[in-house]
Parts: sequence; structure tokens; C-alpha cells
Amino acid sequence: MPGYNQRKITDVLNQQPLADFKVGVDNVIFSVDTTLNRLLVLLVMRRQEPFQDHWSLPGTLVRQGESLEDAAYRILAEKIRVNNLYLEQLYTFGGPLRDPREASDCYGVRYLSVSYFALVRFEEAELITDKVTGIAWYPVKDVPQLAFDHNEILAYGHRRLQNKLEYSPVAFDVLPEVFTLNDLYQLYTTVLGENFSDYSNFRARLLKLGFLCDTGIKVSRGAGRPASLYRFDAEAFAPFKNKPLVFI
Amino acid sequence: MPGYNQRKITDVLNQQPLADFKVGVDNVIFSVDTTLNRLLVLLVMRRQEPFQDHWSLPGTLVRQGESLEDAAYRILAEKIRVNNLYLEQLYTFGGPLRDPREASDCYGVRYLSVSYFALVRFEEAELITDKVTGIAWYPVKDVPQLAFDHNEILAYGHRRLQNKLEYSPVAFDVLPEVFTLNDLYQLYTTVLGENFSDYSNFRARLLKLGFLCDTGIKVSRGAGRPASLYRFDAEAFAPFKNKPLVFI
DNA sequence: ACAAAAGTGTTTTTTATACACCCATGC
DNA sequence: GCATGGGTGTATAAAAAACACTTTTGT
Repeated sequence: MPGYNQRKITDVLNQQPLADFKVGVDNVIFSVDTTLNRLLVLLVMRRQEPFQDHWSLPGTLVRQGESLEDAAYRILAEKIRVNNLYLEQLYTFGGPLRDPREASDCYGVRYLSVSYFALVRFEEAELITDKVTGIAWYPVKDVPQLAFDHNEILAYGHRRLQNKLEYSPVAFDVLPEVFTLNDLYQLYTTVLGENFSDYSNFRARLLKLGFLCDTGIKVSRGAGRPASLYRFDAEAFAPFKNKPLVFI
Repeated sequence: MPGYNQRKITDVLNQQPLADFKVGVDNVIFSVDTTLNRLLVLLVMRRQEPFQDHWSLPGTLVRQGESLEDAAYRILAEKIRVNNLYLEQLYTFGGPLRDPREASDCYGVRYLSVSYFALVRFEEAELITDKVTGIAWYPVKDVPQLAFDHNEILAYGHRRLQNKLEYSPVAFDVLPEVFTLNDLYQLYTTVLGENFSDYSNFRARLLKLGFLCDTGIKVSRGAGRPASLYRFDAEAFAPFKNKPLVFI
């Protein structure tokens, strides 16, 4: 097949060299402080260049034989202890020059970032701190300038979280086993912003769906009538899976 | 700062070598054949190993100094001529061993795929064919076994397309400048499947939204009353941007 | 008693769904 | 005339949104 061989030769002549990549993963880990009604994101202080002494998303470079997810879970396990963490892929940022380590020699190795996100229980999440590494929950509303393009990644993650809350039961992964309807409502308002819904209607719709069961146990928080504690029933939720906009 | 230096040393000792990556992009390009009401996907025949003589999504490896998007647009421009193409990032597949080129030496270079997707106008899209490279529109319903994990990527793209159609005006990028409401309805049914909505209600809702203007021009297709040709008014659509579920 | 928080109910408006039916054309 | 596809309208049900009101607690 002469045409094929000829084509192959011109291809080789036309072809620019391929880029060599290191691949990083960066995690956008949210939690909700239900007492102060603040949406928090996990940040770590960088201790090496580039961007030394800047806050950044917890990330790492992918090692040999390691999948992207494995790397994401690995770095997370180094920073935080938490049960039942589920990471979801967010977006891949890979333009040239997004990492200053590329700048010096423009045709050297490239740095690509695959971002993941998760929502964890604030109370259960135990930050792993040592003398050298700064690590903290930061209110999303006032995160500082971050390393690399991490502000952009965070903004993207925040939007995804808001969407996810609207059609999937992530809220119950982050609330305690039993919770009051007001706890749930507060969670939604802190993530989605004020006036997303009237409390009374929120309540009525959610109870009608039938996957929240009243434990009968009452809990009194300061003044006011005691609230019922509810439990999320995963089985009863099953029929609503993948059906968009169950709430809101 | 002795603690810092000590930490740095143990880090180096603990650290496995980083993986080296080549990064590929793979495009899931859909179009709709409005005469036969079929959803199509663009496939190319591979002419080199691995997976020689298998159909695959059109893809390429990222070159030096090239962004991910650039690479995606480059390979597309080699396969198809079309106006106003907008690519959207889909997902990143990066497990080890997803590419058989890794298998021989497990700790050699890794292959990662960032996928993009788009919906193009079938009539305007001109496939660039030569004697050696097979290229074709394949009905999504009966795509064969593809190279690599491309069936998985395609399935992911199909789901994304269905979602996108429900809350964004992509349909008007793929329809001709003027179209009948039935053309629009057919497009939705071929992508979303039968019985997603009654035609009459689909029509009423869409007209009420007010971003479709009747040109007054009538067109007769065979028997039956001639239909009005409509035009999409991007300005009038603006207020609905980012508001989920405008239709359906 | 009163404020505060929980929970119930009611009214109004909007949207979804399923049709029935009229209109304009080709054959 | 009548089949065919285009287009309009209507009745019913369901959901969304606004808000008034009752209940039960702490102080």
C-alpha cells in the first residue's frame, strides 16, 4: 500500500514533538459549619516553590502506577481523616504556562491539573496538622489569592456543588445521622444563598417526597418549640435517583 | 528552620517517582441527520497500532506549546470543515493501563485522555477524507466496538448532550438559520428519545418564552399545511441563560 | 406573658399533561 | 373529499410561591 507509507512519511515530517506532562490532582473539599452557617473549603499552605507561603488547594502530582483518583485520595488522606469520602471529578486545566515551572523553558515539561471535589462532614473531618504544614478550613466567601489558577478551580467547584445540591442527596452525606428539618434548610441556604425557597414550602415538599422519616425524638435548642429529628432513608430515595430537581 | 529541612528530607525518601504522561484529546462530535432523524457521531478508522483497523473517536496527542483545547480543535480541523464549532470539555480518563502502549513496561510513560464534545450541523459539516483515512458519521445506536475506552467516552458524551439540550440553546447551533417548529421538535425527540413531551405543549412553552421569532415565511413539505419558518433570537434568549430547564 | 422556633394550613398563581379540534395543503 | 401535517385552544391536575396562623418550648 504505497499511499499509506507515503502518508506516514509526510506525517513524521509535519509533526511537532509531543509535549511531556506531569499530571497533578487538586481537590476542592467543601464542608459546612452548621453552627455558623458558613460554607468552608479546605486549603493548605504551600511550603515550597512555586508560590511558597501561598494558600492552595490540597494537591499532588500523580506517581508511577497510580490512577488519577488514587492520587486524589492519597493527598486527601494525608490532610484529613474522614469517613465515606466520595470524590468526583471536576475539570481538567491544562493550558501551557498555567504553572510557572513551565515558564523558564517553554518547551520543557508541562503541568496539567485534574481537579476533584467533595463535600464532607465538618464535625467528623479531622485535619491532620503538623508543625510545618499549614492547613485550614476557609470560609468560601473570603478565600485569599491562591496559588496557580486555584481560585478559578474553586469557583468552578462551588458552582458544581450548588448544582449537585439541587438534584442529588449530597446534603445527607454531610448532615449527622439524625437532623432537624431546620438543619437541612440551613444547609441549603448557606450553600445556595438566601431566598432560594420559603422554609415552609421547602419543608412541605421534602416531607411529601417521603424519604425523610421522623424518629419521633424531639430536640430543644434554646428557646422555641422542640424540633423533630429526622433520618434520611436511602431506600425510599432510590426512585428519585437521577431525576433532576427533586428539591427546589 | 530545622523542622522544615528535616521534613523535606523524609519527603524525598518517601516519594515514589512521578509518572510521565503523554496527554491525548479525544473528541465526541455529534450531529443530527434531520431527514432520517438519527443522532450521529463522528468516527475515524485507526491506521496504526494499537487498535489498527478499529474505529475510534478522532483524537490526537498534545504537542509542545499547545493547549488542550488547541489540540482538540487541531485534530478536528483535520477531519471536518464546519463553521462556529464550540468544543466543551467532557471528562478526563487517566487510569494506568487504559492504553495498551503502557502495558509492555508498566512504569514507562502513561497515556491520559481529555475528552471534548460538540454538536455540529450535519449539512454544513464536510468530512475531510483521503485515500488512507476512513472517516464516517455513525448512528449512535449502532456504533461498533471502538478502540481504547472510547465506547465509554462516547456513552458519557451522549448523556451530557441530553442534559445540555434540556437547559441550553445548543439546538439552534445545529439547526439551520431558519427552521420549522417541527424541525426543532424532531431534533429534541431524536436526541432525547420518544415521548419526552407532547408536540403541542412543547410548541406552546417555547413560543411563550419569546426567543423564537416567526419570519412569516411559509414552507410546504409534501402534504399538509405549510409550516412557518422561525428564527432563534439570541438576545431575547439572554435572560434565560444559566437558568436550568427552560424547556421540557 | 412573651419571644422564639417548630410545624400546619390556605389561597393564589403558574406549569404540566392530555386531549379535542380547526386550518391549509397535496393528491 | 380526505389524508396529512401545521397550528390553536381548553379542561384538569399538579406544583410553586406567598403567607397567615397555631403549637410548644425557654425565659
